[in-house]
Amino acid sequence: MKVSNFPIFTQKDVPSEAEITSHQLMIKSGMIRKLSSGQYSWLPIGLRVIQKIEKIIREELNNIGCAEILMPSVQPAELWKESGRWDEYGPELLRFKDRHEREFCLGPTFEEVITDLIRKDVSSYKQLPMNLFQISSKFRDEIRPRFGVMRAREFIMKDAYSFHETQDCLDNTYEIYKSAYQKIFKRLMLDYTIVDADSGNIGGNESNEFHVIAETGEDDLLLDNKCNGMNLEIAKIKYSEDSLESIIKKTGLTHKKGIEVGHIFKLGQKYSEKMKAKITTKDSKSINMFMGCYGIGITRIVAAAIEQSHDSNGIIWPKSISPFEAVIIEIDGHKNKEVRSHSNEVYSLLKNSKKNIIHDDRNANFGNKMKDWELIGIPHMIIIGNNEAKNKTITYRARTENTKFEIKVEEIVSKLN
RNA sequence: CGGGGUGUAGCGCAGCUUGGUAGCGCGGCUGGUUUGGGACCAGUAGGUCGUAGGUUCGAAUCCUAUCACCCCGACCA
Repeated sequence: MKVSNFPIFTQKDVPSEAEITSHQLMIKSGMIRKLSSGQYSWLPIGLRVIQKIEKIIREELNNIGCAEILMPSVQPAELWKESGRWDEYGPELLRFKDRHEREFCLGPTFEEVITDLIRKDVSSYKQLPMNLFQISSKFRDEIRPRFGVMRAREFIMKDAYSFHETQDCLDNTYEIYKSAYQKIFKRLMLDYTIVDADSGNIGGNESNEFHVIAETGEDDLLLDNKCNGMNLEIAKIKYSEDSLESIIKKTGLTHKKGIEVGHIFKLGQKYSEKMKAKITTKDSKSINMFMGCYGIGITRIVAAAIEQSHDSNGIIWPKSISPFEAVIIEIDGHKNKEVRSHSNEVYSLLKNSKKNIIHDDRNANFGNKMKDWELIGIPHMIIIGNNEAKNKTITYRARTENTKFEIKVEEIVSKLN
């Protein structure tokens, strides 16, 4: 990619409404723009980060035998009335009517739709277990959207669902997802912790949350010295205390703030009972399927990763989700033919080595370009000016270090690995 | 929904108390000199002051209503 064809939208000042670092940096670095409260457009740089995260999630879910599907966000009220959640879910469910006065909602989660899908096509234990996931926009009419994409009214979530003949099978699968999630968050290079959680609105009997520990997190966690623990709701019940302070006093657990980026649930038969999702077992009995569901907040991960990794110059992307692996910053390339052709050669070389590269071919000051790419947070910077063009070298600088050094062109590829 | 706050150029803000020609910085555009860490000079465009009503000879400024946005809380992934 060249900046001439891949617009970047960095800006110096940031709207005063952006309070937390990740929100400010996402606006400054040109990842997002606000449409209205809790709703954001994703610009090229931001969308690439989302796509990197999605790729990792897809790979790890495919690895555990989970197949991708896509379901409609507009969902008929009948399904939600069948599950009982049309009334239970409350005002957070964004509802509307079509021209025929039929009631619909925009899906905040997809248990109803997928249960309906599966009950129509699955009728035998031989078809189970079955694992399906989708990546799509979810809608929640939040009381108070805040912190940019951290708590948005429209956001991208991965939701997976599993279907089983027995509780045992669900239990096994739940553990498989749990370890797949650990692989995913490790590859995303997030500093996370797993806690016991309340299953809330989704329902079921066992659940775990995956949190990125961050000051700006909205959730209260209680952790032991091995970082195992639970969220506040569970702790209140478990220790029969009603305040954070009294629980800390009673248990000696450490209080941390967390950003919830993943949540897995054992739903059991909650939905299959209400929605009559039945299969026939080996001995010809008709039973309700056992279900699990597994979510990851993709757009929230973007913000959480920034909260966790930045400095005064901007974002520092983990290599695995950086929008580009490296940036070629050319100096004076629009005027100096040698510089332009040398940077084009380096660009082709890296492209042929399957590297994701952005080539900054703008007519702009060196300082401007450096500031932009430090703000955007690309891990590797390759500087090409008159000297490098003459010597057939490049000057390398890592995002996290202040020193630059000149290296031969042949050394670049290994430098980036 | 309760409490607090803000709406003036793309962004950051001043002007409002005490009504009388709508300003500053950054950014944009044109021309030129620059380009190895957010350059400089000259010129230029851009605002029905959130919206509607009222008071007044006259409203960004005073009054009323309304909308949007932000923060704290309740709630929630």
